[in-house]
Amino acid sequence: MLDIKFIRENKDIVQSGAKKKHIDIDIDRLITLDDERLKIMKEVEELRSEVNKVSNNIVRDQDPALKIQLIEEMRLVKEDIKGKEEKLKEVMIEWQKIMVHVPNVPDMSVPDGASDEDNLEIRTWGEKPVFNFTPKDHVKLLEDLDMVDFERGVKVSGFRGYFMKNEGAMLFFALWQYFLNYFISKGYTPMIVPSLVRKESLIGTGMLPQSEDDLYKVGENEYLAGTAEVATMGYHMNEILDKSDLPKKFISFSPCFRAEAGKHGKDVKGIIRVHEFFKIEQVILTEASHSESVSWHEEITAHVEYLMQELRLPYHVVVNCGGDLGLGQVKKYDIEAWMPSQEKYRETHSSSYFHDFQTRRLNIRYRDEDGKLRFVHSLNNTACATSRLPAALIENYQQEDGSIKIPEVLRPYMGGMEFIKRKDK
RNA sequence: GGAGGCGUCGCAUAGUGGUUUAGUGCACCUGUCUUGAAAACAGGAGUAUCGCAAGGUACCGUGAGUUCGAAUCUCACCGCCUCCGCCA
Repeated sequence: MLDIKFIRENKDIVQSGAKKKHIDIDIDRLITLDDERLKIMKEVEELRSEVNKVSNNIVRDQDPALKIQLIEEMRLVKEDIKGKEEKLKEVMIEWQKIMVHVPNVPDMSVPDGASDEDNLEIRTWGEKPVFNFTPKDHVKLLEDLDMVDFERGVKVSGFRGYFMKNEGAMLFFALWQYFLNYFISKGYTPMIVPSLVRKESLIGTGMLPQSEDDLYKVGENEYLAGTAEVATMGYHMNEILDKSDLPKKFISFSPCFRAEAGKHGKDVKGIIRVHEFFKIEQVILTEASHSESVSWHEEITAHVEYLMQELRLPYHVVVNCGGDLGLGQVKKYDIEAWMPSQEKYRETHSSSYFHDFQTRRLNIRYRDEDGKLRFVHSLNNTACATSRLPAALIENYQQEDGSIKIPEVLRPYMGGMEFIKRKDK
């Protein structure tokens, strides 16, 4: 949510920002509605003021005839108020509807473009592996080494269902533990957060109303969140934080659910695109300053790059174009790991900042040095998405004999194991 | 699943239709006094929104409603507590 005052004062910036994001929104219509809102509100408040005054007089005045007359007069004023309130309600419905769709303004440095194809590569790291044999894809690797069971996954869970098993399951646990330990050592607060969340946090993070189709709805007001960001951001909803407690750095674990509606043809095999996976997510709340946001954005991105480097996983970083930004995002980097079987980079991490777009909706504030209440700034980045990260990992680490080498840094979490090998039956 | 109770300004409490613009205590801030502090005394202090301002309006868990007037009455929802049942 943007501040309506900001929108009024920066109409052109907001309108052209929306255009850059390829979002169709009529700011002029919004401002016309807002004029109407202010006008009716003023009228209603003046009438109410009169009613309040006269009501006090009714008590004090002892003359019964006058009392009856005043009550009758107020009855009429009340009718007037009611009519105006009806009208205000109508205006507010449309006003709200447009307001929740007004996108945050993208940063100057965000490139133009319509989709992920227009994202710009800003750096690459690592040597892409060269195989002197035909590399398998992660599906074949997992199946051959009995690390996954897709057939029973579908039997039990439905389309895109899967069981991780044996070293497949162990690899997930190892990654979680390794990533978690790193972030804890950097002062992050580890949390296990709900996946089952109410509407407020989803609206607050900007997932609703536009992405309803991507979510599983499980009750009147409850949904399954697609990321731990939702509950983590909801954690401080409607709170006033101490400035001395900022920045808040969370490293949150949760199961994640994605309906993936309309994507039936994409990535049908394997664990790249699934309905249910697990994610460790970085969430930062910091004071309301653009430069703070920018420097934290670089930092949460750097953490992940460091870990990818420790895992010796080739990757590149792209800056997302306007059309590939979410409603609330000011700027986003995707970190994409090299997938040998597809001979391209695939997104494993997504790092973005929002300024106060989310916290205005969630009402998360702090008191600055002048005693003024301000909305904090929020950022988030994936730390470790299992299943995408292990999929990239095993493809890059596969050996000619069909085994998978385990990255050195993960071995302590895999009982010292060096290779995942086919079991003799 | 059933029955009952509760939700008031940071905390604790008062308030069951009209001098309540919500009282009091603790905590907080500013003075006075003091070498300094404590104590005492005096004063102040919430949030949102409209307005250049004076000031207005709204906010007693949330949302609707009754009324000239609602913290107070009605309905729905959310949350907490107690007991019973169920499960472990």
